[in-house]
Amino acid sequence: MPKVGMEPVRRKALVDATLRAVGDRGSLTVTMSEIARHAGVSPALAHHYFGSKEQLVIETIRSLLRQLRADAVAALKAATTPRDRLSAVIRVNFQAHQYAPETVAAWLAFYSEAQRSEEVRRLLVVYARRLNSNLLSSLKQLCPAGAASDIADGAAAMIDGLYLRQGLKSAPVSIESSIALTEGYVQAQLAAVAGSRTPDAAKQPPA
Amino acid sequence: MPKVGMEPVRRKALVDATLRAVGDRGSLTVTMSEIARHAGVSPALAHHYFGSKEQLVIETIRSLLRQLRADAVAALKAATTPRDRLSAVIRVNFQAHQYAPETVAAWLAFYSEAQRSEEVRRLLVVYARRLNSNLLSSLKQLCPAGAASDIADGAAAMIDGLYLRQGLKSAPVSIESSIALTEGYVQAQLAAVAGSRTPDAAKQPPA
DNA sequence: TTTTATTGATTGATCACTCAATTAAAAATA
DNA sequence: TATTTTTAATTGAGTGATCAATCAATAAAA
Repeated sequence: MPKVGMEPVRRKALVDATLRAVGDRGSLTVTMSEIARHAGVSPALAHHYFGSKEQLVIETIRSLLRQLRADAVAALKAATTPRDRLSAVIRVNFQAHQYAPETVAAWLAFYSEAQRSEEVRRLLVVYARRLNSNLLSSLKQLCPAGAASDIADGAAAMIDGLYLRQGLKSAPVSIESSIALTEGYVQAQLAAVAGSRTPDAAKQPPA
Repeated sequence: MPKVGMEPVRRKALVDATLRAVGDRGSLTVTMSEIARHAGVSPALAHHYFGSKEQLVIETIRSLLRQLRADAVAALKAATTPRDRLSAVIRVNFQAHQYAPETVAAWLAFYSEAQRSEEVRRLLVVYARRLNSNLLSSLKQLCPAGAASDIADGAAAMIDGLYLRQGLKSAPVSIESSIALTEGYVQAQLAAVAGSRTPDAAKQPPA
């Protein structure tokens, strides 16, 4: 059975299996055996390629982050105006595969793990900073820097909060509603800032 | 050593110890031994009074919820106008002991646990509903019901999101900033609603 | 004498992780 | 080409540690 060049295939399968398993159980208490079963290999092989469960989890988070970044880059490329880019950043976070219950559950578990693992915390901080930074770079072209910073903080918090509530599966806020709420926030904040200076500067969000 | 009437004392000590221990470790992987040590009793006694770790955790969440409700009731009693009550609801969630790093870490862990334990999920849903309901009852007196519902959803999400980010300890948003961001949100939303109907209805948030 | 509080010692289960052994492909050698 | 050697992939069968949960025993208050 040993076919050469299996390493990248197995690594990917195991990372995907980890995301699925953690998403299903909704917690990092999944066992290596369970993950390995999802990936169709023995637990020993998972250890062979990743050394430890913690490393496997970290690679899984890295993979999620890569995916999210790729999506963001693609979405930003399609947008032209700052206002469009702002909406694109918001939309990306609520894209179907990011907002799927298992993905949300996995994120939740990772946040909890961040309290114990410094490396996991670092990765989540990277995510948080990137979200802020993406929002901020567009906002700074739409309003003064001070206001832009506040609006970015608020929007980022709202996005994360909508994720959290999605994880509870009780207050079913749809993808569209989540986007609408976040858009409504930035829109009203921009209008408020513009209103206090040049009262006609408020623009409509792109349909 | 056996003094009669210890049960309520021990129960409280163990619940408090659980919150502290979970907050410290930032996860429910704390052992019963650790919790018991925090409470100054043997692990066996914790099992004696609570039967299982899960029950102890559930009682701990209930206790957090009771505390939060009591704070909310007290804050609402002091407020007179709907606008004041709205601000009071917001402020309560960021009160010092609710927003302390260990408390935030504990909430995080509970959210993660909600994916596995139906009972924990139910309790967190109670919290989420109560927050929405508290916001909504004030908002409905300040704007039309439809808008009020959206604003309540948005504010609740923002509050939860600010908690989440507090848990990462990297984007240190102070209590005051968190309150200001949430107030800024409801204020701008109310202004937007009012502006589209009676342009002078927007009010300042209470200082 | 009964009841309540309390614990040390133990048990049984669960896991992450290790390791020696196996298989077959690839590379080197004859 | 045929044969041997090396290397990569893979796993079954452990090992040791950790923990929740149990229970019988003890101590003192009622």
